[in-house]
Amino acid sequence: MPEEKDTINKLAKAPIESLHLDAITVVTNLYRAAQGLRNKMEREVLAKHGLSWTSFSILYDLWIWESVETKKLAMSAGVSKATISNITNTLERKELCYRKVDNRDRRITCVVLTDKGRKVMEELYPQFHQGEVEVVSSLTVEEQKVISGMLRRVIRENNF
Amino acid sequence: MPEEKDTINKLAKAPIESLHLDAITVVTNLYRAAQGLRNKMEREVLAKHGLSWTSFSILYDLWIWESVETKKLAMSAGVSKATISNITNTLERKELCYRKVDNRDRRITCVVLTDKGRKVMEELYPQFHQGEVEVVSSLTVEEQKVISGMLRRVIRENNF
DNA sequence: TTAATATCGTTTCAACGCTAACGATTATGA
DNA sequence: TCATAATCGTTAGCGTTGAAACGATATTAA
Repeated sequence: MPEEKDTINKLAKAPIESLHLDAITVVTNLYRAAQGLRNKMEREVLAKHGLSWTSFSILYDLWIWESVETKKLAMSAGVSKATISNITNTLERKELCYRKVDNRDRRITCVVLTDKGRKVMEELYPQFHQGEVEVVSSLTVEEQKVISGMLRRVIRENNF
Repeated sequence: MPEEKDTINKLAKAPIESLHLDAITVVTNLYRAAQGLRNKMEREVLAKHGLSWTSFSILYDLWIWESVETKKLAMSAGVSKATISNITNTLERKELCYRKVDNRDRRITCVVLTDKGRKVMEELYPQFHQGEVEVVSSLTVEEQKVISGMLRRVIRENNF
């Protein structure tokens, strides 16, 4: 990313009172770290099963909760329900999950993990976790607690 | 996201020595914050011009550097060169930038901002910056410096 | 010089991801 | 009851995304 100083010059013509350079730096580094994290995981762990980050996060939810409504999957993954519908189709094609219509409210569709899906998770999760550890290994455990606390506040305050 | 305790139960059958719960929390919160950040910006600022986060980050680079090689755009945005090629097509269609083949090395293509593209940036950047400020407003400036420092170390250590 | 190699950007193809529109189902209220 | 509204998941249409294959250009080595 360019230097903040360059941005200041460009803003001569833009109607802005003042630049909050620290906010810019947080946002820039936050997104870059997350992007790198996702790319690393997809390349080093998930690619061998042709799974995207979002696909994996859905499988993870199903692994933990057994059966999850489409809408809750969307909220958990932070994507639209249309995306969940598409990804569920892909995962169904791979026989990693299946749909199940709710009997009480037939508008609701639940997604359920198959045995094959469970096996994939039991193979993949330890490797995924190893990647998580590696990514944050430059931070002490104490620092990890601090950064998690701050991120959690950002998430909460913005309803993310 | 589910509780860490649930994950521990699931891992009974998985060959893993120990769970680093703090690492899990960092990664989970990091990605969720970034995801929420992107969604918020695309919805509240970029949608009115039909721009994605990546499109905007490319326009930003062009705004600062006037002319940038395709490869450098890919590295800066953290996406593949194929993606840059596609997005450049879209931006060209909107007349926000144009391609320019390098004379010295005709394999290299530079992308250049148009006047129209510059006007869009001068309108959009202040609003984007306002969003940045809002997103991190729950952190003090001192905390912003701390979290940026930690994120920067993560980025550096992983070559993100 | 010429052949082999490397680098660059684009294309191809499949999947991801959004908004908006839609059909089906349920809830509400006159 | 029956019409209206609200909610759910899917579909349509378009742009984004990456791996791999490709063509064009430049570099290297013999």
